[in-house]
Formats: sequence, structure tokens, C-alpha cells
Amino acid sequence: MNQGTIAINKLEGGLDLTRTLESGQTFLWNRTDREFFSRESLAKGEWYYTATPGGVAMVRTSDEKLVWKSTEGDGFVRERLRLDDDLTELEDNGDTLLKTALSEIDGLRLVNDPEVPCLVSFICSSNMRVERIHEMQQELARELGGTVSFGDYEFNVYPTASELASATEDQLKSLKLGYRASWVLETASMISQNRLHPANAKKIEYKEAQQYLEGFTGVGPKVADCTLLFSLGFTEAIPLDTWIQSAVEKHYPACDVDAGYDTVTEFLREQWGNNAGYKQNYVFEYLRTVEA
DNA sequence: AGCCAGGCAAGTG
DNA sequence: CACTTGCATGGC
Repeated sequence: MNQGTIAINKLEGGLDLTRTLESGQTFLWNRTDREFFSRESLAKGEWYYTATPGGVAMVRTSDEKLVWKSTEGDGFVRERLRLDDDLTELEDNGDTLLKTALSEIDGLRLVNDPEVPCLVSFICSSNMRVERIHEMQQELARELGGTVSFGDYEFNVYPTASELASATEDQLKSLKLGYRASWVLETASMISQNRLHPANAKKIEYKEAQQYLEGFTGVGPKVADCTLLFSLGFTEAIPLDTWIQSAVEKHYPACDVDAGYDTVTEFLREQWGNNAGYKQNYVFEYLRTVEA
């Protein structure tokens, strides 16, 4: 086990662990003290943790430091939490909603989730509430993944594509995946048979990458954008969900919310400028925790 | 009871 | 191509 500390005041723009991990951008982290989305501070000595085929990590903040333990090195933690991003570079471009979101919320970082778990978890997100999407991923890990001993803890590891593909549809339906069960199975099969892999989308341009991801079953433009933004580093991808759509209706009368996914997201990209997807994350968090 | 939840696929016109 | 409908499940 590797461990260390990272000074939060040396991170440009700081770090709010709760906002970063409980905002709904990732469903692959858990906490040792209580259920997720309580949005309460960690109890003393407790941790946020993630266990995926790529590695295990635990983090908490203490005295302006990020304390971490991992099966991997400190670079793993820095990557997963995007600690090298400079949040002070996120400018508001004079946009009122964005300006408010950026001023109300500090230290929110995009996550960098592993490709396959990210893709699968957002396939599960279709027509589903944030809290339940997270529960579904915990169920998948408990039922289909392995376990790993880590310090005083034993964690369920999120399943690999092969482990997911070897499940039966009835098994997935018993985990309450509903009609998403067949989508997860088909996508997992495509990956484990090396037909497609979400990591392949890293090398190509944004629009092309979005189309590539839509080749997976259960993946449309929104789920593709989530994977591009929360796993593959495309900070221009703007997941257009029900929250952002409502915000467009309320705050951007100039934009016709019924004009279609591509048109609306393109409007927001122009409106918000560089790293529009990163800014979307701030708006999403603002809508859910401040304005709501 | 009925509507909604980080949408998508399949079916029409 | 644009538009409509069905979809499992659970909370309110």
C-alpha cells in the first residue's frame, strides 16, 4: 500500500472533496461512514474510497491536506481527482448563470473515472435518479466484481467488462437494472470481445469521439458526453440532461430548448467558452444544491 | 393514482 | 431526417 499527503493550498483553486465526489458526476466512489449523497462531512477517521480494476484509492481531508492511500502511486490519485487542473482559469465570459455558479462553488473538480466503469454506470443512468444510479453500481460490484483487502477494509471491486458480459440478463434484472440490463450486457460483450473500446475515443476529435461512443448499445449523445467529460478528458463535452435543459429554459430565452441535443449543446459551448463542459459541472452542482 | 428520474432504441411519417 | 412511443423501477 502506498500513502501520502498533498497540500490543498498548493492546488490551484483548492479542493472540495464532498462536492467533487457527491455531485453526481461519478458513481464509482463510496464512503466508509454512511450512504452516499448525504453531502455531510466525513466523520473523523473515515474515508472516501474507490475500487475498480485499475486500482484502489482512499482519500480524506485533514488540516488543509489531502490524505491518500492507494494500491497505485500518488499520480493515480492526482489523475482520478484531476488535482493538476487550475480552477482559477475557469472564466465566466460575462454569463450571469455561470458567473453565479462559479462564485458560489469552490474547489469542485472534474473526476477522471476509468473508461469502462464510467461508460457502464452512465448507461445505467437512463431515466434514473442520481442516488439510485449509485446504488446500482454498488450492487454490480457486490454481485459481479471481486473483492480486495485494503488496510482494515475489504472492498467490492467494480466488475470488468468480461465479468459483466458473463452475467445473465435475469441476474442484472434482479439488481434492479430494469430495461438497462440488456444494454449493459451488450456493451460489456462488445468491449470484452474487442469489438469497440471506449478508450479508443481518446485519440480522436470531440464530435467523432461522441459518435464512436454512440456505437455502444444504450449510449446516445448524453451518455456519450458524460463518458467524454468524466473519463476521457474532453472538457468541451456538455451532457445535456433534464437539469441543464430546465436551466436553458429559465436562463437562456434566446435558445430554443426543443431545437435538439446538438443545437442546444452547441449554443452552450459558445455561451460558456473554453472548457464549457468543466463549467457545465459547476452549473449542474449549483442548480442541484444552491438554486434548487 | 400519476408523474418524474443525469435517455435511448425502435417504430412511424 | 424529425418526431413519437415504450420502457423497469422506486420515490414522492
